[in-house]
Amino acid sequence: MNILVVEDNRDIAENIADYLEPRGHSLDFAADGRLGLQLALDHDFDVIVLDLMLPRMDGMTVYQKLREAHRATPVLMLTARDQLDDKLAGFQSGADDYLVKPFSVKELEARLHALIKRVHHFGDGAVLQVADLSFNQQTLQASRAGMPLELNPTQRKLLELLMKSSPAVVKRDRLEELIWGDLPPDNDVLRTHIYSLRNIIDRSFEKKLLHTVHGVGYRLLDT
Amino acid sequence: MNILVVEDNRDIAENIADYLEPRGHSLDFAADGRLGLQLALDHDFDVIVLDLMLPRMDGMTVYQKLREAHRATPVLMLTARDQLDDKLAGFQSGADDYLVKPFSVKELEARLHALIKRVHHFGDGAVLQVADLSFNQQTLQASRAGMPLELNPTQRKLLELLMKSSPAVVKRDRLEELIWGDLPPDNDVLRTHIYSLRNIIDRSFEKKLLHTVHGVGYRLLDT
DNA sequence: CCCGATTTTGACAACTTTTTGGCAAAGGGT
DNA sequence: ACCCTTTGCCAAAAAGTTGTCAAAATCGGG
Repeated sequence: MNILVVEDNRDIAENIADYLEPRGHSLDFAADGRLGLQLALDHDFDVIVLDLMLPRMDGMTVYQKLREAHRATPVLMLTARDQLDDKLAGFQSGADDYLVKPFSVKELEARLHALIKRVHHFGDGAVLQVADLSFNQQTLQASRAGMPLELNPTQRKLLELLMKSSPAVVKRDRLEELIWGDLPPDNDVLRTHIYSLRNIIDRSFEKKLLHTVHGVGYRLLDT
Repeated sequence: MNILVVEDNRDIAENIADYLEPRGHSLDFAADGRLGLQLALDHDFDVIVLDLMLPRMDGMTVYQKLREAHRATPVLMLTARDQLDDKLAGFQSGADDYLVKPFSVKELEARLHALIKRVHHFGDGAVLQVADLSFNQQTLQASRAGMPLELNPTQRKLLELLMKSSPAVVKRDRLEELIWGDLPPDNDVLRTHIYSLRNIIDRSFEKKLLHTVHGVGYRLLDT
């Protein structure tokens, strides 16, 4: 799975890498909070391992900003025993977890699995809604104003991410990563896909939902 | 719904009662593990809330004994942050879930609902039904519109999962894992099995039930 | 070890999805 | 207002998936 590790202590980071990478996980690292937040926002990790005490921006702030940006990526917070209580106050949200240093990497992995599983089970039972557009993540059926819409896999992925992120703008890079992983095609195919998605969800409706933010990306919202 | 709460801390138990009882649920309490197991075995609760640390028999043991007795009652385990670890290792299986203390009763209720819903969906509720197609999990007999259908083991497994999941889409990987574990064959045999299953359940009927979701998997439903 | 049942292989056609490429239009900085 | 970049648009080509079926391999019970 895809893991982001935000940790300034090189030893700990290496320790994690040494255990997790051979086990088939793909890791990214950030040595300070600012960079960590950046990466978390630009990519879609399965889970984020976040140290509480970090240079440039502390873990709790990173966490809050991530949530303010409507990102539901599950977070495993790392803390020292003596900074436990108050710091973690705002952290009671359902899906996340924390781990007290020092910890065993084996335990870390177990927790990560549990976290991801939880999100899987509980996170996407839902139906996404934006204005009169809805998307059922179980049946993969989309509809607008009651009319069912036919989507192909690419259109589905795009719509899903746009709806999850709404009303935030989703950068083009992020959409490209969503569809092609980290080797995007050299010409700008995304445009064609957005075009076709638009035809499906907006063409026959007065009110347009999918808007372009020039030079940045796209966003889905009413108005 | 019928809930058994196994919890030695009187405050927590009361807290749960105060929230859940006015909301129409019927609760039973056990203040230690031994009694909890007893009650769990003697009655049919919809769900069991089980503290991990208990007098007379710890929660994990209660859980295991319950399963040894072939009881499938879903369990929501309560744990303190610092006893999360491997304790929960054997517990990550299937239907159950856990909640970390302290928790909000509101979240507790949400989890309980989700748990029950899942079990309902997936439990061995004797006879599965989708439109006029039915499958008896006891006798392994399938029939459509009263006509009995002959299935071989593979077809049976596929049909069962598809029916349990209906109307959700079941991804190909999931079906492959169902039949071959985690070493799927290199060529696409699944296609052939679906083809043959289709011949059995849909061939001689006007209304087709088994639909392909291109690039994703299959789904079983009316319309 | 043989037989019938089950599962896999392989090949082709039918069908869907994705990419390509190019021109027109719109956006935005100066 | 100008120029350069980004975006909308579309149809045709390319790539990928799925349906189909018969024949071959494998399995399992007698």
